[in-house]
Amino acid sequence: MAQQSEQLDGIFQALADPTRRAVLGRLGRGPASISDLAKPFDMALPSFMKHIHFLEGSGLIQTRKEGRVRTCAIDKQRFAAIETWLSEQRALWEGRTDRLEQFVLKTQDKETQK
Amino acid sequence: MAQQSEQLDGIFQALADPTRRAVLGRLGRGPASISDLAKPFDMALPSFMKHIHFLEGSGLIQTRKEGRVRTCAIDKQRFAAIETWLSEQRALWEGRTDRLEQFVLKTQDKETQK
DNA sequence: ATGATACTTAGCCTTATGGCTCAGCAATCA
DNA sequence: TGATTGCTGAGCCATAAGGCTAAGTATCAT
Repeated sequence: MAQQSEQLDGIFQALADPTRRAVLGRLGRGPASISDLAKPFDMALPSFMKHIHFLEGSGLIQTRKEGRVRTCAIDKQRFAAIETWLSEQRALWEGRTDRLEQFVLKTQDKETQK
Repeated sequence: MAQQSEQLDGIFQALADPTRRAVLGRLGRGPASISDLAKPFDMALPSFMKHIHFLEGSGLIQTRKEGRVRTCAIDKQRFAAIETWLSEQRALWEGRTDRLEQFVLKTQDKETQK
């Protein structure tokens, strides 16, 4: 449970950056090398590498070096953790009145007063 | 598109913190005041407030002040953005060989050499 | 054997994050 | 009216994030 939470920390943090999401988008179409992945981004390679390391640390991708080329690929299993969390969250909503809070928030026309 | 990306930045960043995920878990069971929400956490109120503001900024919750009490509630719609992104990501995987990358990564027993 | 390629390491810089305290301020309660 | 409750604002602090450059190492090609 606790370790699951830390895992989610890393996963969501990894997803919170547009560069990293774009990398995942590219890897969704198949494995690629670091330099191939880096090409679309106007960023120094070491900066880009930090994103790769972050993604690998979160478990969302795996990498493997062969010769001088490091190949990256998505680890689909890790995405299941996101789905699980979302399901748990949604499970809470269901079987609940569900009219109340929309009412609570909408009646006073968005007047989020100080 | 671009603004969607920034929206996702905020949403995922908001989810990347255990306190904030716990707050969402609590709010999943229904609206609550700031001080009720803060009770379980061993944290000064202003610190806790930052999390609430972050959540509100991301759109995952909405708040409304009545008298001296501010009530918070989940905005379920925002969660759809996460599902959408996940679906898009999964759409990329599907209709693809799908054996290749697992092979690429698993053959060399995890020897992620330097 | 040289040179180019593909990372990798180290370190610097700026901004953001997540915690704190101390001091308000407005709404209720006694 | 005075005290308590429930936030709110300002500002400090330490660490992490995300960018950079410069220099290094290991392959691979010639």
